[in-house]
Amino acid sequence: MSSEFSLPAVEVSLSPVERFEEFLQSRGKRVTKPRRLIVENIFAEHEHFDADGLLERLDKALGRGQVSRPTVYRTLSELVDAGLLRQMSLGGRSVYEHDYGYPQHDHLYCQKCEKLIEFSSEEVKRIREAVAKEHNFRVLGHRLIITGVCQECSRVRRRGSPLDLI
Amino acid sequence: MSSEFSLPAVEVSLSPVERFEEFLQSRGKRVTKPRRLIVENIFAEHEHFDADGLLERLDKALGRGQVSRPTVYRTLSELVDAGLLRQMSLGGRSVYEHDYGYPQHDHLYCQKCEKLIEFSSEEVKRIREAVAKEHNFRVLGHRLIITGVCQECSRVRRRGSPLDLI
DNA sequence: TTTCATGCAAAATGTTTGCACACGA
DNA sequence: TCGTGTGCAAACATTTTGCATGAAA
Repeated sequence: MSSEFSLPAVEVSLSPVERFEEFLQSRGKRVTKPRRLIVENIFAEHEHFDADGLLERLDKALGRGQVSRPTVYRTLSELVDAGLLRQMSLGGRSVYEHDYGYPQHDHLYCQKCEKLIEFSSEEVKRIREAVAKEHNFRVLGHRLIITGVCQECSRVRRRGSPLDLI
Repeated sequence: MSSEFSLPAVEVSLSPVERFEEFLQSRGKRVTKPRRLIVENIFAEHEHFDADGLLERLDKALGRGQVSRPTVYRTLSELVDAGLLRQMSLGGRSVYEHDYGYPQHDHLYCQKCEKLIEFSSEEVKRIREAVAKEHNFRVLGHRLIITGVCQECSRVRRRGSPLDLI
């Protein structure tokens, strides 16, 4: 996996929880149990997830009803504001991934198994700048998703799964 | 506007309506009034739109209740299947654009005015292939959206508009 | 002890579906 | 005629909101 497109680590001095507490304090918001539980759970593992999956994991890890659905949504949006999570729209719903401690990257999206594979390419950044300059556009970010079928799914007999939104 | 990133035209022998009728027939589906009205309306103007906006335009152009909301959704999805429209997920809803008669391209998305600016770059295709090869991924398509603020909106005093989903 | 956060229930949004009737081939 | 398409209303999935209560600071 070490190649032109692999992902280097990023050094961070604070843990995600610490970073989030800093953010909350800087905004006069409170460090509460639900918020802590959510961040801890999210950053225990580096993977993509949605609100529903997160709630499920919380229920399983802590017992049902420890954190409510609205609080999950509210906290996710705070984590995006805080720069801890990146949000993208996939198949009609929001999907989140770690931003804090991980480098900018893009995705291969398998339409069969819905897996997201990360890659990073310097070229994308160059294109971004060139195009933006061309249009006098002030760039804030970008999202590149290459859709198709991953190696594993290519081997398997195709089951009729519907094409998801990109 | 003619530059490395401008969009050349694409030659097509059939009109969108004709192309859609061909598609419908090839699937044993019927050419109905609502379907014709929808395609005609959509291809009367080259711009990005969502289901709601389309319904509104239909209501205005034809009088209320000529085409129902479910039919709009059903027909949009057929047009995507037929390759006449491209669908993308933006700000939590589906946004459509012409695919038939227009070249593959990507977008600059202004977070302030929500405008989509098209551009095309050969480099993106090259990156696509290189990354896919690297991961033994079979590419079916891609979507690149560069977010930021467009020229016009950069000039204007910023009003506090929320960041939309990308 | 004063906010702010939470949970609940309900609402809002965008999209899909079941069904009886209408209509194209 | 036959089978597909349509509109309507209702269901759905996801996300957001109003409000009374609970808990940080």
